[in-house]
Parts: sequence; C-alpha cells; structure tokens
Amino acid sequence: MSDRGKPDFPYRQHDHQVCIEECIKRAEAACMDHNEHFTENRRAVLELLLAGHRPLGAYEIVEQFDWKNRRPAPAQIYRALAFLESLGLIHRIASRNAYLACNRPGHQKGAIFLVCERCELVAELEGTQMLTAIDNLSASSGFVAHTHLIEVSGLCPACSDTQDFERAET
Amino acid sequence: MSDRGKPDFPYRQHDHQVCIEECIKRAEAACMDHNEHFTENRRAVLELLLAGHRPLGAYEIVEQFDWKNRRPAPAQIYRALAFLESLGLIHRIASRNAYLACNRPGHQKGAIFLVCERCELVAELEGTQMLTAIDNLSASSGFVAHTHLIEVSGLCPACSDTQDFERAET
DNA sequence: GGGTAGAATGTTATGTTATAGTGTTTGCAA
DNA sequence: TTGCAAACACTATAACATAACATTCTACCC
Repeated sequence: MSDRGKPDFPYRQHDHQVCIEECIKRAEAACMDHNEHFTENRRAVLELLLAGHRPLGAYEIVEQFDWKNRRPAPAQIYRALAFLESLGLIHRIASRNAYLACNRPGHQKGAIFLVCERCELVAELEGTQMLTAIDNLSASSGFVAHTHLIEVSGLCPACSDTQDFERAET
Repeated sequence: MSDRGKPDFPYRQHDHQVCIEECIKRAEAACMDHNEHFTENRRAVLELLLAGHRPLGAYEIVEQFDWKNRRPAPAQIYRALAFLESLGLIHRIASRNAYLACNRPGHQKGAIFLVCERCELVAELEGTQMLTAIDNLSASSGFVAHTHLIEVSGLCPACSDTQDFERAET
C-alpha cells in the first residue's frame, strides 16, 4: 500500500481485528441498552459485515452464512439486517443495494459515504455540518427534513494511486 | 392548498401543462443535439414521468403504458429509462427505486432531491454548492469523487401543513 | 427502387433484491 | 408448568432489473 503523503483516509493503518472486536462490543452494549438480545443469528450477520469495510448484499450474506452449517432463507437475513439497522449498527448503501457495518459508534445520523468504484471500500465520514447545511437549504423551501442519504462514488486513495487492477487492502 | 407564508417550494402555483410541454420540447432538442431519436416509446415513458412531479417505479410505468394498446415488457421500459437518463432528462431516485422527470434543464449534475414521505412529491434543488463542499470534504480524505447522490426524506410544505391525509396537489 | 448497416424494438427468460404470511421454537416470568 | 412474547424457520411471492437474441424500422448509399 502506498502511503506517500496521502491524507487520513479511514482504515489506513488500522488494526482491523481490534476494529471488529470493538464493534461487536458496541453491538452487545447497544442491545443491552435497548433491552434486546444479541442473538447468534444477529451476531453472525454483523460479523460477516465486519469482515471488511465493504458493503455486502443480503444474498451475499446468505451465501457466506455458515453458522451451524445452515443456509438461512433471505427473510432471516433481512430480519437481522433490519434489527441491526434499527440500532444504528449497520447502514444500507442505497446506491449498491448493500449493507455496511457502521464504524462511527454513537453517530447513527449524519454520515456521508464514500464508495470506491474499484475496490468497493466504503468510508463513512462525519457529515453533520453538511447535513445541517442541507437541512437549511430544505427548510428555505419549506421542506421538513427527516432522513438524509448522501453517497459519493469515486476512487479511494489507494485505487486512484494505482494504475493496475489490484485491490486495495482492507 | 394553503399558501400562507410558505416559501418557494417548487411546483406551487406553476402551470403544469406548460411545464410538461417545455420538458418535451427540451427532450426533443436534447435528442437533436445528440443525434438520437426521440421515439414514441421514449416519448411515452417521459410523458408518464412528466404527469406529476412524483417518481414512478419501472413497473408502474409498465402498467400505465398504453401506447397503441400495447403492454411493453420491462426491458423496453428500462431501455427508455436508460436512454432518458443518459441525456439527463430523468433521474433515478435511489431511495425509492423509482424514476423522476428532470425539471432543471441543462443541470444534469448537482441536484438535491427532497422526497415527501406522505405525498411522494419530489423537489429537485440546485445543490452545486453543496456538492462542492462534499467534494472538498472527500478530497481531504484523498477520495476522488465522481458522482453524488443526495436524497432527503421528509414532508413537503403542503403535507407538513395539514393534519389529515389528503394528498398535496401536483 | 433495392440493399444494407445500425438503431430501436419485441420477446422470452432469468437474475437480483426484498417482504408477506404462517407456523415452530425458545427463553423467561408468573 | 403454563402462558406469553421474541426470535427463528420455511415457503411463497412481490418488486426491481438485465441478458440474450430475433425482428422491425430508418437512414443512407448505390
């Protein structure tokens, strides 16, 4: 990976194992807080999403799901996804019809997603200020904003660096 | 429709027939410019989308399509949609899996969509400044932005005004 | 006019994403 | 131990989208 002078793109030089463990811990805590169960099914789905900072389609999750040698039906995966999303533990990437583990704990709202067209890496930026600006713009039209969707497609630093087609590392 | 003090939300007090005609004219011109044909199929799809400032799903278009008493296959509709989108005459609303006629001629890029959760009306705002800000934010992470998706869900002025469930007018 | 190349359309089939509906199991508390 | 609610299992189907290939239309050249 070439780091020459590139700015602080998320995930560069991070310890992914620690990252995963922290996310799981946060998930457990969030379930406690909401008096919900962090069941094995839900945990398995979250773990698959945590494997990389790349969004997975629901059916990719179905395929990769190997807990107790079972291949669950889509409905089961969608239930887990809906649950995890309701707790702000994952996000749906609308432009890809895919799901991504959240890495901004405690900041369910106000994310901007940078989606790499080449390696599929997705960075989640804090965008509260941006959202405020958008809310103001909406409000000036008399529109009452509830939820926001901001997704940017392009090339991540690693991919815009390289000319060949190797994938950026997680 | 109650107008008391509400700001300039798009489509209020506009002549929709004129609006439609202008869009059709622009479509014809755009096709001329690009040396493409504005075929009856494409026109029919665009006209359906122009009927209201609401996004239609591809299969809604299939159902409403009555040109020459034929009911086209989805593929045909998707071809027309892809064509119209390539010319910037329509937009895809990702959060709804639906398509919307463009009403910002000549400004293919840089739109922000305000989607009413109640009446489904979609306003398309000029958001070039916002996009520049987002590009700057992305760039500070070393991300090279190509395309943007900004969709806001909420309530349009008419719907946030009313307590009952009648729909806002087109 | 006739030929022809490319665009557009017609048609069939299938791939992909998402949810509805119903019944069963599980965990927990009265 | 019974009863309840949450979660899960399973089946089916809805909803969205594209692949592949045949046919028709259109513009243009001879």
